[in-house]
Amino acid sequence: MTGTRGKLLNAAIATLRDKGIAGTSARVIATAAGVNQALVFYHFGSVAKLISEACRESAAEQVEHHRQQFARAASLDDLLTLGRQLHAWQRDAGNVAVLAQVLAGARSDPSLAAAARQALTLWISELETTLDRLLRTSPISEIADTAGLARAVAAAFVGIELYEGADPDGAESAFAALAQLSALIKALDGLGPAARRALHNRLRRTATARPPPRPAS
Amino acid sequence: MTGTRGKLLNAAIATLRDKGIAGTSARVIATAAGVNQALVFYHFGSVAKLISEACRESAAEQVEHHRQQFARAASLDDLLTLGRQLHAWQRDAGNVAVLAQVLAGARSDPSLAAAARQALTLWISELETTLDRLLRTSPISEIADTAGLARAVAAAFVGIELYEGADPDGAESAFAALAQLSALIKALDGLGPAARRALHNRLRRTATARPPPRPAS
DNA sequence: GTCTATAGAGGGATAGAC
DNA sequence: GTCTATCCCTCTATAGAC
Repeated sequence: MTGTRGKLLNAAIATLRDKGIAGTSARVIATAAGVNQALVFYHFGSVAKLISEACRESAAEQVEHHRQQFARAASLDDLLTLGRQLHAWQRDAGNVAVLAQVLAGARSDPSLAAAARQALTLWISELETTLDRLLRTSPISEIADTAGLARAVAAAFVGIELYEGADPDGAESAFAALAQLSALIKALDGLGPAARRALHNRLRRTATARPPPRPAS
Repeated sequence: MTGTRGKLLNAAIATLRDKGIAGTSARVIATAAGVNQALVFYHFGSVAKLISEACRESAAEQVEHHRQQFARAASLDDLLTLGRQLHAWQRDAGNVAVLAQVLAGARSDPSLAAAARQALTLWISELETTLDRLLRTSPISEIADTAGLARAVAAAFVGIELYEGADPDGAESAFAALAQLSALIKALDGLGPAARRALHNRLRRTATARPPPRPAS
């Protein structure tokens, strides 16, 4: 944390978050870390390797840091509230914004793609575990594929963090709308037995497998 | 379309989509367009201006191209199917992946932020119009803020397109999960009057305004 | 409008002194 | 481990011939 290696990792995170993948270079990172530029290559071999390691390590650290909060979530509503807290927290500690930048850089560097995949997997598996637990008692569990759902939620979160960089107000209103929507889930869970049975029946009737869609002309 | 200007705009889109913002430069774009590098500056003044214009123009063109499909959507289920078609279509024509890259570049260049905001606004307003129309008859309309919801959906789509670049299979499963979830919406709309009334009552009870969340420690 | 040539800055990466 | 110095490349942007 305090060594040169740690300083570079921290500076890489801060630089990616603040200047984006396009503004991140060995010189910029080293300046932010207050160390010599050549040390990037001594400690990590290349800029891409430094970024990859910073991305993975930061994700591991933050997922670990929030694990208890994931475990404490007792409803989808709680999970969405946790999402909003995470969003506010990310403004400063921002691993997800970093993830978005590394994901963007993945197009020009396959090694970044691997790092982003690994970092995202940490968030996704935490989400999947939580969703599995929370959806057991919900009518949604009849149709939900939690593995895919966890990926969709994680990707959506990344998208919103990216959106935040260009339009903070818009991102805020997006989150607010999702929070409202969580009331629907809450209402579903609080449904009486009769209405629940009716919903169950409708779900059985409509939730049939559909063939994969074809591209528009 | 066929002139040098048009070739550069097309090449800028293709380069952003294939190599990302980090791999996009005047030289790379000009090579892809088959024209001289200096022409980037003659026609657009700077690389950022070329990217901005390409991003805006491509969004306008594609939103226009899909407008009829948005208008034809008769249910949220249709809208989600349209989303999957759009996703498949984007693999080749990819304005949304470009949007993600410009959004990523926004951190290092404010002019890119403005371009991304404008391009996103086109998608968002189309989505908002459609959501407004579709949600009128759904129980969801009681709690939904379509303006925020449209932004959330657009940002989520951007996130998934970005995710697609690093893990195509994961992105596919995310979409599949959302498609399953649309069955829930379908079921909600098909609910009988009694169950619908029960849901309505639960919604009125749970959908109270909550104070904004505070960051986690 | 398009080309060549080039200035000038910044980038990745390495050699070698300390 | 850290520093200076440097090589060589790519980048943006411009000047000037055609």
